[in-house]
Amino acid sequence: MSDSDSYQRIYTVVNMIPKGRVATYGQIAELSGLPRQARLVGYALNMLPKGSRIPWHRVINAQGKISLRVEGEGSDSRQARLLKREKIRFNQQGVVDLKVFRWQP
DNA sequence: AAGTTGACTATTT
DNA sequence: AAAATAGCCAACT
Repeated sequence: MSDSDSYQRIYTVVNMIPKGRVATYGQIAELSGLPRQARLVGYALNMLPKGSRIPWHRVINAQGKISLRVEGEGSDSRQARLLKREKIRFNQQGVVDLKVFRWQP
């Protein structure tokens, strides 16, 4: 298999995340057959085109926080808005409760 | 071609 | 609890 197949698998797995749920990079990596390669997942999402239908916003880090740096505002990011739209709740620290919202296949 | 960087995570200070 | 360390690998310089 070629290297780009791994990326394709990552996209497929991300696409499977149900609405209202989130997954961590490590989780996606493992489900994609790439254990221990969470960074590649982030990297794959980073190269994603703007109009992509991949729900990249449902992927967050293992701490339940958003990995992208703030886009200019001090208290909100694009991803946070999208997640709120999906009924995902943040706690006071801006952290998602993974025990509740983590996607469990 | 070799070194740096980054949408990560688990472990150790 | 927060910060540093180590492991991982593709893209970029």
